Amino acid sequence: MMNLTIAEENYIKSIYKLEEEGQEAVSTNALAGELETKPASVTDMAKKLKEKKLISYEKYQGINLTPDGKKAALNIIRRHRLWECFLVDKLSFSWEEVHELAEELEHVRSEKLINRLSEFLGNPQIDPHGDPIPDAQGKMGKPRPQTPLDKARSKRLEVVAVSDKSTALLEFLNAKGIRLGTQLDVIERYEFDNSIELKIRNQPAFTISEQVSKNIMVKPI
Amino acid sequence: MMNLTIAEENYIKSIYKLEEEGQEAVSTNALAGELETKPASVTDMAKKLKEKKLISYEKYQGINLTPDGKKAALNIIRRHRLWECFLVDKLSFSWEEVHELAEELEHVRSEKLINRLSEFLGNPQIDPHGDPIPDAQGKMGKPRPQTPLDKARSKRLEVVAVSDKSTALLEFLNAKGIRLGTQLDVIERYEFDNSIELKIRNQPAFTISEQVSKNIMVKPI
DNA sequence: AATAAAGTTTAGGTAAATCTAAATAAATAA
DNA sequence: TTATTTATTTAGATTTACCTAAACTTTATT
Ligand SMILES: [Mn+2]
Ligand SMILES: [Mn+2]
Ligand SMILES: [Mn+2]
Ligand SMILES: [Mn+2]
Repeated sequence: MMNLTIAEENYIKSIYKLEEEGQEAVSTNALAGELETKPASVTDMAKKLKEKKLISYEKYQGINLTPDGKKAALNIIRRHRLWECFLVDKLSFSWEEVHELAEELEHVRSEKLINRLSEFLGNPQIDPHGDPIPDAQGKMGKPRPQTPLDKARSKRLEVVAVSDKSTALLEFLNAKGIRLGTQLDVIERYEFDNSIELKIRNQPAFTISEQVSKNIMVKPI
Repeated sequence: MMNLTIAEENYIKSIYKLEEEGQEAVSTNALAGELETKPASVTDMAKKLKEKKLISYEKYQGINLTPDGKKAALNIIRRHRLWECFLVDKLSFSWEEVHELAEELEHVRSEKLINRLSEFLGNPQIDPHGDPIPDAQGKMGKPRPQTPLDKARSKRLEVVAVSDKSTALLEFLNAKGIRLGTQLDVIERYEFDNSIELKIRNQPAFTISEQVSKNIMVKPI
């Protein structure tokens, strides 16, 4: 597996993400959106990554990671998530601050560094957003049982992850007192706009929109 | 002070280093040597850095940092040295392994990150090679009194820094048991090749070449 | 001072990663 | 099933950071 440029790593990671989100084949437009770049640039890069055998790609047919590509992706994700853990656990950053920094740190490529970092952190299994961290061999623990809050059936729930890492969402959740491990009572679901009224112990109830609730991953308790 | 590219940061840092080493004006060739690039590339970059007012430069006259350039350099050096401390103090790397990694990590630009890192490390004043770490304002503690071993006159000396950070030298010093704080007795200086015979407590004496001794910085004890 | 050597710059290119605008293909709607 | 809209690709540029080879300055040596 040869060395990738920073741009190539970012593409690989985004392709992985979009495949995870369900896209059979990742479209040029979707990838351009994810990477905040232009479709024409994506086409250029697709040719290069195909050349390097990290993706399969045929004109107009979309993109998929090859096994090598997937391995590369998991490695980058491991680095990203371990740095996020470091920033939160050791440097007291809060969860909405770390994604951008990890976006840079993830590109420092050193097996030894990342394995030492993992050990230093106590080999964490999930990152500050509840996402699982692949191990040194690229194995990622099955995502624990989790449902988006807007689809969850039970009344008592625990927050296990957030699927959107934008500062905007995470700061909103901070303001509402929602973080990993928070226990929620569903008071009411409003059919009209799919908003949900929630209650956290010792706090007044509040209502969140569907846009928010579909990004909060929960498990029943 | 606008944002610099990684290449620009590396140039600025190397110019600073060569100025420190005594070059009145840093020559194109010297800089090319330091950066392992070609003189023609240095000329190109010199024009760009002059444009950005980080260096003063006139054709054929060599390069000097402006006050802004110096400030930028000290900031990069701060990041570099703090990361080296982190790698050695927290991740148990040894001093010959950290320079290259810090060469990458130093380019993650975030005031907050670096200040938190410094705090996490207990605001260290010197890095694993004995070099002083500039503070958040770019102030660097006066280098403690130190002389290259080849010029030192006392018989009993303590190692306070190494001026060459190559793996080759640092591994050699590891092999001889020389590290920061090591106390040395000068047994003999051989005029013929300027080699020096040394003794460390509880170890057999050994001889080092001038090439080595001029890179070991010491103070009398 | 004239010549040779060393150091530096310019000219002209390449490769990566972008972009805009135009062309083409695929999907959708009339 | 044509026509329209949307998605994608190509063509042609741009910027950054390099390079080699040739030209030009500066410096050292006869
Ligand atoms: Mn990234
Ligand atoms: Mn994360
Ligand atoms: Mn560097
Ligand atoms: Mn150092």
